[in-house]
Amino acid sequence: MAVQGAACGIYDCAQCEHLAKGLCSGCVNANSSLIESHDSACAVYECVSKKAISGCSNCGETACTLKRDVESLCPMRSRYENSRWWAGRMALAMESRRTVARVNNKRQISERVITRLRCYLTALDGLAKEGMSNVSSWRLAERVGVNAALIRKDLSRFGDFGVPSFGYRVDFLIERIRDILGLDRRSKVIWIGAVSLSLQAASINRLCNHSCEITAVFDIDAEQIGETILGLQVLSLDDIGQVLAHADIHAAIIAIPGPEAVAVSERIVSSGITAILNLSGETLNVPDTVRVSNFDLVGELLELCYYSRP
Amino acid sequence: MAVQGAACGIYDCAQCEHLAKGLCSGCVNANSSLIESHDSACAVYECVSKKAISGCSNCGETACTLKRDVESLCPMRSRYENSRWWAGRMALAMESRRTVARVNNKRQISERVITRLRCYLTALDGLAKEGMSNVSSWRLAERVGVNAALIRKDLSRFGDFGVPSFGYRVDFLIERIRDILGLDRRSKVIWIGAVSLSLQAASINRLCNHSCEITAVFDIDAEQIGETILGLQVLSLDDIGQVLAHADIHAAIIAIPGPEAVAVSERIVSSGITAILNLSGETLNVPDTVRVSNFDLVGELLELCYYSRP
DNA sequence: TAGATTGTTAATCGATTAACAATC
DNA sequence: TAGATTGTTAATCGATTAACAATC
Repeated sequence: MAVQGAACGIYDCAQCEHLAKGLCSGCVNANSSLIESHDSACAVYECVSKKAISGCSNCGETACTLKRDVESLCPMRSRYENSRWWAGRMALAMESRRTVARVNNKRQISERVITRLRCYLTALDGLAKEGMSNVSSWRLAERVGVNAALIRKDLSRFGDFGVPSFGYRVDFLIERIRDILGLDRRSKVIWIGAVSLSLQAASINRLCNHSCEITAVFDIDAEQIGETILGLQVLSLDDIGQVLAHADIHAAIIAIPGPEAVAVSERIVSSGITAILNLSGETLNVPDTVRVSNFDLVGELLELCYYSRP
Repeated sequence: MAVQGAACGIYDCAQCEHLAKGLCSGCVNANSSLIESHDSACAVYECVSKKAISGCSNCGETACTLKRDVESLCPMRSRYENSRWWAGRMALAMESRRTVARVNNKRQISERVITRLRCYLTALDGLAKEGMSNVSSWRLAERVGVNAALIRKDLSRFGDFGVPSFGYRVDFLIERIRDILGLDRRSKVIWIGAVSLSLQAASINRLCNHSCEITAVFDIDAEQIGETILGLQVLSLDDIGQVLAHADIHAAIIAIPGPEAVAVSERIVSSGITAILNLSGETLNVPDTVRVSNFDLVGELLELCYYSRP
């Protein structure tokens, strides 16, 4: 730990602007609910969003600098969450991070928009199959189940795809959305969990139509390794570094059940994966730079129970 | 069709306030993009949200009444979507429907809140397993990855579960959330798609801990019927009426791929199912009174491609 | 041309967050 | 008592919708 002996305060990682909490061991009694599970010396790092004990949980950097001015402002037993001071620091840190995200482009398009775009794409594929050559925002809206104005707004963000009084050409719009989602060039993804993949054979076809391809299958179950699923040999997770080194792969599906999924996620992230679809139901612990999309079947079923009450 | 020979206008179903569009065949040329796939006589019903050709797609009622005053207001070639008049009708219809929903209780709690509650529950289960007996909103927030104020707000909606300066008792909070989600009494759900269920054995345990039980398995694949999965004999969908008649079951998981899922959903809804988790990737066509939650694996993968672009 | 439908701005709506008095 | 943390109100933020001039 770099900041040994530092006073009670709140720290920023000099490397990545990740905000961490530092608790002085002198606060043990006063602030017991925050510190009870840790017993290190004077400076215990406690990340707001992640729960790291040492160093910055975001970038792994341990040379975090203590902002000295903190000492005078932060009382020994500060009210972290609600203090104006903390709120200010928090807002500042979030703002700076947001700016970085904005510069790195992308993330400024909200996740909702991306989700809707792929829904439009699915609907348009259907329309094309039915032989429709053009469609109005209103008709597409009806099909997808959203407001027509929202569709026009979503699309106009990326260019003028429509023609007033005529609508949108179906084939052209499909082309453009595929372009936006990056489906214009072949994408490769890896699948972790052999058994679950064998089930999805039916979906894989639809996937291939969109130049998205499952390139490799991994498993942690020794019994599965070596088997062949959908024409792919199941590999050990030990081979992942090798596979990713030789190909342009950044996306993975974690489809193994249980807590092992957490370790698997850490492993694949360190091998270069930047987007994960997590079907394990576990909460993954990955850097902010990695995009995780969660689907928890059990959680969904519990929700279902709520909605099914008579 | 009940309103044969009606003029060009917009109709309400007298039965359920469902709003439908009526197009006069006289508009064919003017409004071709809207009517091209239909060739019926003067009054073609075209539901705003569903795409029904005859009768009210919401309640099946065919005795829809034409509001005669419409004739004078709606020009032969009206601008449906943007006219103030249409907007007014729409708002009115939506409002009346919303009122009904509010009276039937439930839906006033937003879906987001329900989703978060089950996330809190999962986190609390974890805390309980780790031996924590109490937790502050701040600490729980850290674990779930949301704002502490939001947790307090969500929970306070249902009662005063916390104690100032102390936080929340973990076991008590688990109890309360289970109660809110209706997990305090045994819930039964049916699963459609034998093969996919066989995969989920690992998840089913977690499910049982929450008094949610998969009671019956159905399939449309003759080869699967009669097999035994997780101790349940796979039944034909023809038996569904019989099964639902004898038990208090209102929730179903559709886990078969392909367009057959649409017909299946219509069938189970008519047998009394009111909540569906749809894993088929197809867009289901069910009344507003049925709650559908969709998960489309292929769609999620397409999104993943977007986020994985370097 | 007349009418339909777009792209876009302003208005609305709902959800999240900040702040703080009340409370243990 | 002093300090921590709740429940709740007001402020902010973002997403959706309505409206309409521009355009084909």
